[in-house]
Amino acid sequence: MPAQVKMIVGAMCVILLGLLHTEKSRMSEPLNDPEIALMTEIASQYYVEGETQEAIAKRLNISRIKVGRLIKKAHAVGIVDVRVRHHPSVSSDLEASLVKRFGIARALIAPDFSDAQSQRHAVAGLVADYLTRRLTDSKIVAVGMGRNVGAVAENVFTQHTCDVSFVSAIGGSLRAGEYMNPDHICRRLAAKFGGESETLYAPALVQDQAVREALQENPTVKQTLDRARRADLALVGVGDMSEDSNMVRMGWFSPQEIAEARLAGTVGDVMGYDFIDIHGRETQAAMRGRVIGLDVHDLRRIPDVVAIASENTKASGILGALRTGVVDTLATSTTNAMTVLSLANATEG
Amino acid sequence: MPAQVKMIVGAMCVILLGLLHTEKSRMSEPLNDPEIALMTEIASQYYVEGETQEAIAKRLNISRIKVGRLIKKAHAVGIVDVRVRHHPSVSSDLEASLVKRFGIARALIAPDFSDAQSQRHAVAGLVADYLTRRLTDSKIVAVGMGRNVGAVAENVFTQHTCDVSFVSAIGGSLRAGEYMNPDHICRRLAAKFGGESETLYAPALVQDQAVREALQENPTVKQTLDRARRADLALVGVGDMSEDSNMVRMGWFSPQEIAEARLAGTVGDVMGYDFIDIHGRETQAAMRGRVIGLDVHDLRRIPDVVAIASENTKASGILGALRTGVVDTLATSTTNAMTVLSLANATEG
DNA sequence: GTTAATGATGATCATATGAACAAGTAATGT
DNA sequence: ACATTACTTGTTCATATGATCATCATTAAC
Repeated sequence: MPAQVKMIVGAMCVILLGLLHTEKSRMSEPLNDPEIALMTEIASQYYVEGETQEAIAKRLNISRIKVGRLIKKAHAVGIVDVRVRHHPSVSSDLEASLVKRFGIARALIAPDFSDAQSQRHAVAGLVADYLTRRLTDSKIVAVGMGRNVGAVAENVFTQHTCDVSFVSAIGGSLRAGEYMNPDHICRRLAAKFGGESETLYAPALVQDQAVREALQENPTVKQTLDRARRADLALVGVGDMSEDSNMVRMGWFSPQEIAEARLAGTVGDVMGYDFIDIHGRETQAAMRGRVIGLDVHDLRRIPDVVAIASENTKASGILGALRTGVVDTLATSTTNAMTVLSLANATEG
Repeated sequence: MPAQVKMIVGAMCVILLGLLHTEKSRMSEPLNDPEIALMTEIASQYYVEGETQEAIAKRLNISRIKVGRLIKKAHAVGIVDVRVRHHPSVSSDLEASLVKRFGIARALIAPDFSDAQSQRHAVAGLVADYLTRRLTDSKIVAVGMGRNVGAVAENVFTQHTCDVSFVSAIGGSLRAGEYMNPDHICRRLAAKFGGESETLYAPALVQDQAVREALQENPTVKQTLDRARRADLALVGVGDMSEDSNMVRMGWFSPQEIAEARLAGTVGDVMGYDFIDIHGRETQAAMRGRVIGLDVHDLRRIPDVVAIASENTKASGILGALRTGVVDTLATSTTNAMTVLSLANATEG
């Protein structure tokens, strides 16, 4: 191993330690059984029976304020789940159009929201439900990065635990933080579904191709990547080329570079880095050969690639992603779905 | 057909019309798409984002009170679900004891509640979850009557619809009302799970054995009963012999008769009518041969009979039911489970 | 033992929310 | 056309609830 690469790998270790360090912040608390029972009883009376906190407090001989606090805690530990789902009988024809037009396996379409955050949760909720009924023991799920993928874990509501492996499909980035880094998403998913998670111990982006090759030969990295390649299902985000895109927030691109890429015909990215134009063709990009993670070629061999895109800036990116042929399941909003369909007609050929 | 039986069957028709009549009260409202979208958006912002109703109202330019009403309506139509579930790591050893002691397939144990209503919901919630992960397309579920079975439908939270047939396993009773009659329970279950429901067009209890035989030969009745006999899973309640038991409320027994039956060693009933003593043996009862529905013999051939009993007056009834050998899955409370285990030791032999 | 620190508890108050009522509006029957 | 009914919308007010702060207990550190 050349000395230069050695040094760089040394630097990587510091980054990895940084990543590992953030883990401990979300430890599971001890929580004794009687308190759980109390919270369950209170929550049940409050939410299911519709009792007032005061009445519950009186019955159980505790202060009203304590009842309120226990209800709050019940939320925090997951005893109480409030879920907003979408009335059936919505947007099923739109889903059928997308399936037919792009030859994908299925589409999950959430209703429109005026608020971006709500929109993300709505789309993520659909994906979470899809996972709930799709996952069974010993399946492997490859997990990408980004806000949209991260939101999926927050919207999982199932009691049925099964033994699924969630494997990071791309390395980490300090800028992404707990919410968007694939290893943290994996951990949250595993906590909800009951399986195990596997971190890809590598940075998402490295300096040059030499470092990438060195890392890919590393047994730890190689093993996780190979595991991810054998996944039954992959969760990937679709990125856009706006000035506040994920790429810019990650520090991987300056706003100027994004603008240049956009002018050169790039409309979006898949999994956080595979750049594509509106016809689904890969475009040249400064990150080429420097990313540690699954590429389009790997994704194509995964039986069910779920592409998630909630923001309405992403219509052209979604179209490009669909045309690459890697997407099996598309999860997005009603507006995006309609825009993509009309865009597709406009840019035919 | 003898003239006497004919007359009685004529009377039945009036009863059936009465049963049918109650159906229309719970019609599904029309609900236009934009309102659904609005409710979904509002509910999402309120519950998922934690926004205040006032803030949402301001953003969407509608009155605060309207936001409140739409949230309420979102609850009513099922866009918002609040579920209280039980923290994992509770009562699993108790379940194992029951399985081992009585040779049943599994037990579902809910934590204790001081309030009977909450207790029922907790137990029903476990059964609902069990159904959610057990039911698949083209399965048949035989459905009994009673509050405990009825509460199951209220606690189903799933988006995944599948094609299940819910078949009434016993006739109806006017006194039972919408909540407890098997056909209504079937309909509610089918609405939640997405399958179809089938009513047993007969009263639960008839005057004498002759009428019963006449009805059982009726093709409509026979077909439904045969369908129920082929069920993959059955939901049955376990009744107790207290003075305000289901039997009394149904008007099938006077409190005196119940007291006599109790003195004679009857500890409970299965499915609303098969009377048993604490050793699981059938006891003589005034209803013998007059009930239209599956009997213990039929239940024994159903692969998964789920017995549901939440009230803590039912411990001895549960023990009797377990000892009949028809139960495959027992759903009850922690206290009941413990009582049943100690009772079993006390009445061994 | 003393002291700081952390966490739990309860009182007070501002705010969020739902219920009851009133006014307006559309649909329906006469 | 008019009255009637059913239904929706907004106002007012009582109540339910969460935030803030002070107090108290418990633990940890010295």
